[in-house]
Amino acid sequence: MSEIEKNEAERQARYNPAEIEPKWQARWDEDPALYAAEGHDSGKPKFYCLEMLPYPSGQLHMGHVRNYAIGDALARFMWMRGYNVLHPMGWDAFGLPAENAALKNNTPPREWTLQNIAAMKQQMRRMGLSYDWATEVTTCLPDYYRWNQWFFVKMFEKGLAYRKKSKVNWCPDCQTVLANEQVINGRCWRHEDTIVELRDLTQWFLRITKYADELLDGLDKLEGWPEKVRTMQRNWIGRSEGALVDFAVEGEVKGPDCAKITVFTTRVDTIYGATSIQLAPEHAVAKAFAAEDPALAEEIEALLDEQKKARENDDFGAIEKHGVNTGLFAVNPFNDERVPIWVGNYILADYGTGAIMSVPAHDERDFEFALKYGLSVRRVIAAEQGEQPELPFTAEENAVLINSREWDGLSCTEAQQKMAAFAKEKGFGEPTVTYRLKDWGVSRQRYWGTPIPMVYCQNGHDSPEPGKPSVEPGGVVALPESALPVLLPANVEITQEGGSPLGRIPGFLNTTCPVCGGPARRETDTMDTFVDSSWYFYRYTDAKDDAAPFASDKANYWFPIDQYIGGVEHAILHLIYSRFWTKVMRDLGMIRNDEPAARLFTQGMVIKDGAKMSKSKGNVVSPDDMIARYGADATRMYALFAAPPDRDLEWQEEGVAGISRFLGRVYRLVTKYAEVVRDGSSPHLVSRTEIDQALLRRLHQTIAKITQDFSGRWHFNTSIAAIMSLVNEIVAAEPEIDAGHASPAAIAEVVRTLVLMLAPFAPFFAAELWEQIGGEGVVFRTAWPVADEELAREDEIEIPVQVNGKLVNVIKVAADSDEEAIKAAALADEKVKARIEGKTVVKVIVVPGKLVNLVVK
RNA sequence: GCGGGAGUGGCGAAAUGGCAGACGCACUUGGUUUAGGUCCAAGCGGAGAAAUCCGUGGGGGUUCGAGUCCCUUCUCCCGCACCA
Repeated sequence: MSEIEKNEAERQARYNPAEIEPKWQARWDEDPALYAAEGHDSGKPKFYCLEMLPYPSGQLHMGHVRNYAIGDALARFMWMRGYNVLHPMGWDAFGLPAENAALKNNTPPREWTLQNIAAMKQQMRRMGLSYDWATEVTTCLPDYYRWNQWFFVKMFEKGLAYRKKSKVNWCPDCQTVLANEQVINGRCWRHEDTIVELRDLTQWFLRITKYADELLDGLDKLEGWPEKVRTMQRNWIGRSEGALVDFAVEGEVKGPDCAKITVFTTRVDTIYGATSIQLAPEHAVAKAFAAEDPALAEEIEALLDEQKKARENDDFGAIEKHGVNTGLFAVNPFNDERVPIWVGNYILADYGTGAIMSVPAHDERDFEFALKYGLSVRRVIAAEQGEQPELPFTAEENAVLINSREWDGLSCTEAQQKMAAFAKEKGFGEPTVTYRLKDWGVSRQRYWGTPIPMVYCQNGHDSPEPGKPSVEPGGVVALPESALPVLLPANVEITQEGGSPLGRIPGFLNTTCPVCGGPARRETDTMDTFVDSSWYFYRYTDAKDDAAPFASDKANYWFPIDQYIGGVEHAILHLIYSRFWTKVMRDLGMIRNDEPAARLFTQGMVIKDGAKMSKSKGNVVSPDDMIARYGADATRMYALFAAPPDRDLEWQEEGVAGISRFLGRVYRLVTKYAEVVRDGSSPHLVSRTEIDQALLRRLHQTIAKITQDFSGRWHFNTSIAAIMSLVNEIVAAEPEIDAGHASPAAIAEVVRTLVLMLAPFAPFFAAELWEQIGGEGVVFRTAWPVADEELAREDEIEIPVQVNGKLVNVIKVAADSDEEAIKAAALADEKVKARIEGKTVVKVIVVPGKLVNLVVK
């Protein structure tokens, strides 16, 4: 062979992802049916594999790469296992960044967003992800958001969407309202440094609280969800059973809301020990008192400031308790006792009723407060037996009431029920359940979102349907389906002015009432973008439907999602809203499932130098760079290899290089034997050589290992390690193989199966090699190999021998040796003999196939 | 404070109660090439010349046998938090 020929041969034998990957990408792009799901009648079991749809920022980051590498490996594996797989992708395309970009670059949000989508889609193709682009969903397009409007009207009709004036969270940077879920420690979820203000606005709300109990109880059944997510949702819903009790305010009544103070308590059994009332600084009664007493007003204002500051600094848990005595009294309805009314900086207006009864003897916080201000402490609960514990005594179990007149002797739990019922009977209270979960405020004073499909009829008119109330002038009228979609106007100037941008467009704002035809104004707020992502995965099942959000039979076939994969940062917002939406759709008769996803997987973060990648830390690794340097296959495979998918992953570029080297070795190996594989027409071996057996044994052990990893723990790091070990073994056997000691059929089976096993992890690579070895059809539609136990079995195994639990030697025995044979072999071993010499063997433990332990004295 | 997770080589990590450190990275030595982010071989927890001993955050326990189970304690990460 000439030098030139040799170099050419070497060049061809070398793995070159820059050549292979674009070639296959182009071929796949030409075949849109490649990753298409089949219908209900495919006769195959279905598998809905879903990764969370991204916001189209324009750039994939490593977190995306990891998320999609996991989902893609699973989808491809399930295809190879013969499932009918739905593996879609879409774009969470409405939202604030598009408006910010519009301000900055003077690009219309729509244009900016669609450009970003195109760029990211190209990146996804470049990564070789197996999405069915025919079912692509883009939430900012009318064919999607019209169904948001449709749902909104349905919810309005069901009383699940309603308007109310309320204090809402206002982010001065976003210039819009935030849902409670978007406020983190008093700050905007998008602007960590921006303190959220409270404003009084009339807003649209979705009645998620109607489903609070079902959302809570359903968590117990979501066994395929991480405990962490379930716990977070439980905390978020924050169900708390207790009672409301009215304390009459003594003396002159100063306002409509001031005749009584309603407290919420979970311990109504301790009410005889209440020695003060504590109000939140923003409580209506506190405000009324303050209105008549400037000095008091000032003190209350100071308390409120302390509270606000503490919440802003994420320090409310450690706030130093302060209070001010209003000098007024309220009356405990159980014993007619007068108790002083205080205002406390540690009482929150937005939980319960914003007022509590303070029972110092049986609540640590009240105890601390009472001690500080010299309020009296009265014990009303005693331990059932034994010594009386020191105050504050907060136990509910094995405790009984004392100093509580006719309630004395009752257990706490019993008293709680009976006393709440009594309060209700007497009309001064009732049992109640409080939730931390609030109704979902969905109005946004933004442009780039779904227009809320409501109008306000200027004139008012009678009800179109008998029995329903007439519409007052300015009243709300829902648009009929025929009037949908309400299109988001194009060419809207984005400014930093407050208020809804749509309100500044007369052509949008002014319309006619669909009922009376009179003049009307449109709602100019748009919907929270979490509406879009609450049901998008149903749309994938019927993405082109223009008569309904989706056809029920299609959704019922595919749902629930078999595996949902995404970041834990969506544990509350997206995952609670979409559970809510699912329940609403079920109650609308559209679907049968109660929950959207049977299994949820939350992958760990991708970190660099020990910290989450972020621009500010300057530790961002760009997927494009990695792909340019090492190829998409190596990049993806590293993301799966470096750590189990549920753990955080430290990105080390050297590791990607290592995977690239590994793929290079496999490439050389497979191409070297490609001809043997192509010619290896007979898969059945007549007789196996020793080397055949060794290779096939390791091969089938590897198949078993990977198959198990896919169905169980998803520890792809060990799957890939197993493939590496297999490859190492083949490389080590190369001299023997090349010396003719292996049969072509065995080589063919090993090489062919190796390529198949790499298909879920490195699809371009596998497709290329599959072609080179003459594989038929598409590699990731080829049946996944089945491990042959017989072939995988070892005939000789190594057994560690311990003496008193310490390793002494490793002996080789036939794999099918029985206990006696292993024991004899162990006792016959020279090293073992030396160790037990002069001692008595008290006990011999033989675990066949595992070890021998000799207990000696 | 409550809930969840994690502590194992220089690093990422592996180990149904059964040989701790598979696999990879980095590193060391040698070799082939030498245009090399190439390839190959050997080594790589600590102590020791070796036999051997020690070693999975600390302390106890269960067991023939514990990284793994139980108790206790410390540290780190994540979520929730005077929620009445």
